[in-house]
Order: sequence, then C-alpha cells, then structure tokens
Amino acid sequence: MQKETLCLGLLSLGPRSGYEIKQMFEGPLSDFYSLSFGTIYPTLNSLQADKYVSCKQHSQSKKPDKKVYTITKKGMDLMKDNLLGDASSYIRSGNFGDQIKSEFFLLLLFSKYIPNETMNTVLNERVLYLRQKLEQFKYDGPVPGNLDAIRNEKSVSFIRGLASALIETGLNYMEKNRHLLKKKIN
Amino acid sequence: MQKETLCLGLLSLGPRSGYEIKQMFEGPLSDFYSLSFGTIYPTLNSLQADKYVSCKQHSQSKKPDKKVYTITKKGMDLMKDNLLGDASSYIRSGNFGDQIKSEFFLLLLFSKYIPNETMNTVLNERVLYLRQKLEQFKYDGPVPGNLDAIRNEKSVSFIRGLASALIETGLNYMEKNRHLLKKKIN
DNA sequence: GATTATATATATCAATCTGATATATATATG
DNA sequence: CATATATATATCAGATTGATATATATAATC
Repeated sequence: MQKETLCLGLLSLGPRSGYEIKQMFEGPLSDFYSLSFGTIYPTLNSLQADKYVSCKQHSQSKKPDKKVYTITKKGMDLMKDNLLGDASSYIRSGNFGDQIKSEFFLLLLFSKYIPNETMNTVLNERVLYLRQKLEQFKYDGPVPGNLDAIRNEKSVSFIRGLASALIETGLNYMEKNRHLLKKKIN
Repeated sequence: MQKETLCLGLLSLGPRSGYEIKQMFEGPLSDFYSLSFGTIYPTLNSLQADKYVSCKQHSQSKKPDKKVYTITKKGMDLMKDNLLGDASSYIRSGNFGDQIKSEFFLLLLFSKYIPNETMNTVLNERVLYLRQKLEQFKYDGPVPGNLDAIRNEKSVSFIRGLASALIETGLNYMEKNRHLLKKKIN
C-alpha cells in the first residue's frame, strides 16, 4: 500500500497532525505496519499540495505550530480508488504473506552459539513482552483522544481478537517447549 | 542483527553461494527475515576482503561462475562475538517485538471502504495461503540440498512447531470470526 | 519445432525509507 | 536544580530494496 493511501486512510478517521499519525504507528498499529517521520511529513506536504488534504495551523505559544490535516472529498475519492486497486493487486500478486524482520527469531535460530543464560533472558523478556501485549490487546478501557478513532473501528475488534488469540497460542507454546532449546555447542 | 552476522550465521551451516543464501531467505526463513541480492552480494565481498570467509570459484560451463563461500575460523569468532552482542542489545533495548509490514492487515483495517466481494477474495486467498504455509511447516520429508542444513538445526524444530501452532490458531479464528467483517459503508 | 517462462548466477544502481539529528519548549522526575 | 521525557516539525546521510542487465539451460506451452 502506498504511503499516500495509508496516510489518507488514517486521516479518514478524523483530522490529525503528522505527530499524531506517528503516534498511531507507534501505538495500536505498531504490530502491523509503521512509517517514520521522514516519510510521514513529506507525504502530508505532497498530499496538501495536491489538495487531497487541507491544513489548519494551530499556533501553540512557543511550541512549533501544530499542523492539523483534514482529508478532502478529493482525498476520500483517491483513498477509495487506491484501496480497491491495492486489494486487487494483493489478490493478483499471489503474495499473501507479511513482510517480517524478527531479531528474536534470528537469535533463536543461532541460539546454539549464544550462552544459555543469555538465551534464557532473551526468552524471559520476550515472554514478559508478549504478556504485556496480550493485556494491551484485551484492554477495553479508555485510550488517549488521538487513538480513540482507530480503537472504535469495527475491523479493529476483529484484529484485536485475532492478535490476542495468536499471542496466547505463542505464550502457551513457549512455556511448554522452551526446554527444547537448552544445550549449546560452544 | 547486522547483515554480516546473519550471512556468517548461515555460512556456519555449511559452504554456500550468495544465490543459495538468497534461496534460504526466500524459503525457510521467509517468514522471519529477508535480505535482497543488493545486500547479500556486497556483504559477501566485504566479508571475503576481511578474511571472515574464503571463496572457491566453481566455473560452470557458460553459466556465471558459482562463488562458494566458506566461513573461516576468524569468521566463526566474529559471528559468536556479534551474536552475544546482539542478544545483549536485544535485552537492553527494551524492544522485544518484531518489525512487521502487513498489507493484509492494512486492507482489513480499511475494509469498510473496499467492496465486500473484493474483501471476500482477499480473505479467501489469505486462508488458502495460510493452509499452504501450515502444510509446509508440518512437512517432514526431504528438502533440496542447499536447504537441508537449516532444516536439521535443533532450534528450527522449535520454530516450526511455534509457527504451526500460530497458523492453526489464526485459521481457526478467521473461520469463526470473519462474518464480523461484513457490511461496508460505501 | 518454436517460443515463452522459469531457474541458475552475479552484479549494480536509482529510488525509497529509516534512524539520527537539529530546533525549541513544557512538564514531569529525581 | 538538573535531567529526562513529551510535544512538534523538518531534514538528510546512509542503508535497503526492487528492478534491471547479462548470460545460459531447461521446462513448459502452443
């Protein structure tokens, strides 16, 4: 999916600044996708130049102006067109997997060259992290204002349910099978 | 993990060409990590220049020479040092998650702007893909020669078991809950 | 039998993206 | 009172990808 479509999609949930879009990537979207500031800000500028979004500058005494972007009708149209195109490309591509870079799995793969105590800590920290993630996905209380819209999306309940189920399976598997990883060669 | 450490780690399983390393990323490693030719070839050249690997040129009548790299003692030492450093960094970083870019989840997220029939195909193809993946992870028969070594790593049985469990959970969840995604706004 | 597609094999590079840094201030923490 | 973190935008060197070039063998399709 193009960065433009993704930014428009997030702005379709309500007006937002670049900083707040980044917060969505760091927060609820962090397990599925991310873009850096170096991509977000130039993308918003180019979307504004082409009238896909409008921008209101909120001067905040002494802090840099907060630029709040609102998606336009033209922007909504482009977003829908692009999403349909992206879905069709996804289907045609034959590539239905996700792009993953997992430091954790690389460490597992080469674990025989890593001291047992170190690998133990790696596994313990991963388990702790997953437990935290599980809580996050199950948590149903209030969230900060700028993250509220995404939380209320219907598709997001489906995704959160899926993520919770996957993490629970992962945790159970690791508890039952981590003894298989003992013993290093060197 | 640095690309150098990763390439050395794969060469520690046995001598290999750059092309064969790429095949590992396309095959058994594809769900955990990947590097492109544009990264692999220059990395191997620099590892060779610094004597971390040696290289034997197998001239094959009319095809480009196959350059088979073998990890040296110096290379094994660097690999182990780096792996220990990487594991320690992983622990200290506080960042225990994986880096993921999932076109599928983005399409789910914005599914209300995508026609029902299109999303249906997206979900069907994803399910088909996951069923295939599951078979792959459970398959215990013979694999092509250059992929044999990684298959026989102890840690890989742990990883394959985990992956199978996760995919099964994902498939079950999607079967039971995909009805929740029906109905689009537009 | 001819053509097309796929596999083997390395190499290079424009375009893209990230991670770091710069700038400036407010607020929380120790 | 000093330090760290959060808000907020912007930029860019360096790293990475995805595409392309080169060359041939083999398998599939027509």
